[in-house]
Order: sequence, then structure tokens, then C-alpha cells
Amino acid sequence: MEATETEIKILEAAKKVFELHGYSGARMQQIADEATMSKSSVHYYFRSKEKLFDRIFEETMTEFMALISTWEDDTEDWETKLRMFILNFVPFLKTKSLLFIIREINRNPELMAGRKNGPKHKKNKFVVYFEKLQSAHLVKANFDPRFIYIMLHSLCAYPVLNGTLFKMTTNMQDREFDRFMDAYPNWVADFLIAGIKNNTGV
Amino acid sequence: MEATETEIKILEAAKKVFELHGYSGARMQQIADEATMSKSSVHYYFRSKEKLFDRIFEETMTEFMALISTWEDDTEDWETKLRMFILNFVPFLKTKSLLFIIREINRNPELMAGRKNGPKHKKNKFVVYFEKLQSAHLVKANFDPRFIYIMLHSLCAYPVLNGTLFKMTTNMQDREFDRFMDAYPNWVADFLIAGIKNNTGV
DNA sequence: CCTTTGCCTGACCATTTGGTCAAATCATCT
DNA sequence: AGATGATTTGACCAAATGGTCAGGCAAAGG
Repeated sequence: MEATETEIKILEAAKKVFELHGYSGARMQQIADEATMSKSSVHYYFRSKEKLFDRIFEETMTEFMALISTWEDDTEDWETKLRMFILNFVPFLKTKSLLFIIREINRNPELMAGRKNGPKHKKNKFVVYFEKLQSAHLVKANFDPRFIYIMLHSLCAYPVLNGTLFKMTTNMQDREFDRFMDAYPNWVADFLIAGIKNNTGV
Repeated sequence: MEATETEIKILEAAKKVFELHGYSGARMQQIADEATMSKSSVHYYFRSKEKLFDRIFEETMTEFMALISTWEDDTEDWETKLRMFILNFVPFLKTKSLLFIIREINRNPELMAGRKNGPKHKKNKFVVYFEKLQSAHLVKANFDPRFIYIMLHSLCAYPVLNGTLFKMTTNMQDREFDRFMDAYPNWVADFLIAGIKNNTGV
């Protein structure tokens, strides 16, 4: 697809509005305002609200999938790779894209079904990587790599997703929480790495 | 507040619809249908959509807060308490209430500001409990209890919240994922407990 | 200067949606 | 039965919203 300057302006505005209000709450007029043009122009470039939404959703999912699929089997040791992934992943999540994805999938599960180029039938790189490590006896084999995978994502994503509630339940002010979250990725890395090494229970 | 049978019927219908579609996507007509009565009747009991929503949100938040605030300083050892909390918490999250809360807070942060009886100024019981354990040298003191608190919640909540995506990225079928999630709470408990005991890095 | 082409917009439309209201129905008490 | 008050509803309304369309306008080409 080409990408006119105007199209990009609309897409950025739409992304902002859709992420904040969701599909139902988003207003074409607000998208037009945000892009500083008329509602008609938005319709001129993307026929309907749904078409525009589909485009945004598709792009966001593609970006997200690309990020979480990055796990090359290069020479670095797994501790370094894990830490780098976390340090890279957490900041991305702050863009609110994730809540957007989760919310819209919940609203309409069809959005997932219709995806092409999804990693379906492609094995999860992270899981494959840890299975190899286990076969090579480089880490203990007494846990399911999928469990580590899900823990990893949960620890990275949820505090960002639910920051407001955490601030409240831990009595932190905005600034204090920000500092906490700055240190957070390395804590997660430390805890996960130690857990995988010392793992005794699973 | 009293709670007429009719009111309860409406509240349950409304909760269902609001949780599925969010505030903007919810339709008064659908709520009425779900409660098998006319739209006018819904308006008769709860003046407006917003009033009805506020009631649902308030009740959901209260229920949620009550659950996560339960951490009595009784005689059980912390391992047991932690495990029991997880085994109790994960099933609750399956009710979709959490996505509802997160989504609506994101849409309108004012919803939190206006809450009374919130645990503001009440110290977080979990954190206080672990601080005591640390003071008594019952667990190592080389980590921030708030970090454990956030990890605990992240591990419980996120896989439930984002199950659809996890199913996709780990190539699991519905049934396989369900079995995985049945075992999940105990894995989390094992991993967390082991991590807290062996903690070396944080 | 005139025409064509693509971009852009204000005015307008049809439908949806939250909300109102008077009338109908039901329950309760005398 | 009749009066009274609460409950329920269909008909209706005003505002909001996604979408359309004829025309304006600027640049390119003749």
C-alpha cells in the first residue's frame, strides 16, 4: 500500500482516538479534528469507520507480533537475551497499543480469526529456544517453557496495563510509581533468570 | 441500598452488556432485552445510562477491592496464604470483571478519583505483611515487597485477560489451553514461593 | 484561457440511541 | 368494588452519528 502524507495523518489521528475510546466510543468527527481536516476527507480516504478501524487494528497487530516474535537463535546467552527482550518490551507497551488489542479482541474475536500471516503453524520461537536449551542441559528441564513464556509476558505487560490501579493499591504517587517502573524491567529480569536457574518446584 | 428483584435483574443484565461492549458500545435496548423488559422500565429504575453504569462500576470495584484486600495476619504460614490467594484469585478473574475495570479506567480516569472507601491512606495489607516477615527475618529482606505484590497480580491476571492472544502465540487449542490454565495457579505459586525463598538477585 | 483531474468540504440525509411521558396494568388497602 | 399508589410499556422526541454528494478549488496540461 502507498501511504500519502494525508493518509498517515489520518491513520495517526485514528490510532490515537481508537486507542483511547475503543471502536464504539471513537467518533469520526474527533478523528477528523485530530487530523485537522473535515470528516468528509476522512471518508474520502477510508470509505467507512470499520475500514479505517480494520487498517489500524491490522497495523497494530503486525507491529505487536513482529516485536514478540523477535527471538533469534544467535550467539548470545539466554540470560542476556531475556534481559534485552524485557528492557525493549516494557517501553513499547507504554504506547497503549496492548490495551487496544485486548479490548477489541474481546469485543469481536473474529478480528483474530481473519488474520493472515499470523504465527499460526509457526512454532513459538521463544518456546522452541528454551526447549533446545533444555535438551542441551543448559537449563533445567523441570518446567514447561510455555509457562516461562506466559510469565514473561504477564510480568512485562500487566503493570503497564493496570498502572492506575497499582498506583492506588500501593499508595504510590505518579512520580514514585514512575521511578518504580523504571527499575521494574531489571527486577523482572533478575527474578526470572534466578527462578529459571534455581527452579525447584515446577 | 435496597435491592428489588427487578433491580437485580437489571443490574445483572447491565453488568453482562457493559462488560462485553464497554460503556460506549453498550445499548440500553440490549440491556432491557437481556433483562426481558422494556427499555422504559430500565430507565424507570435507573434514571440514565450513566447512573446505571456508575452503579455497576462501583459494585464491581468494591467486589474487586474486597478480594484483593483480603490478607489477614492470621496464623497460617506465608507460603500457604500465598498459594490460597492465587487459587482463589485466578478463577474470579475469569468473570471478565477485570478487563471491564481496566478498560473503563482508561477511558475515564475520573472514575477512580471519585471513589470513597478506597484503600487510600490504608496501607497495602500484603506489603505490610511481607515487611513484617522481613523484619522478623522469616524471608530475605533483599527485595521490595511491592515488587512481589505486582508480580503476584500480574501473573494471576494477565493470562486470563489475554488468553486469546496466548492461545494463538503458543499454538494451543481451546481445550489444551484450558488444561494449561487449570495447572497454572499452582505453577505460579510454586515459582513465586521458590523465588522468594531463593531470591538472590533483586 | 480553458479543461481536466484529484483533493477537500459544507450541507444534508437516514438511522440509531438515550431519554420522556401519558396511558395502561397491577397490587394493596378500605 | 373502588380508590390509591406503584410498576410497566408503547409511542414519541431530540440529539448524535456514520455516511453521501454536488460543488469548490488548486495544480497540471493543452
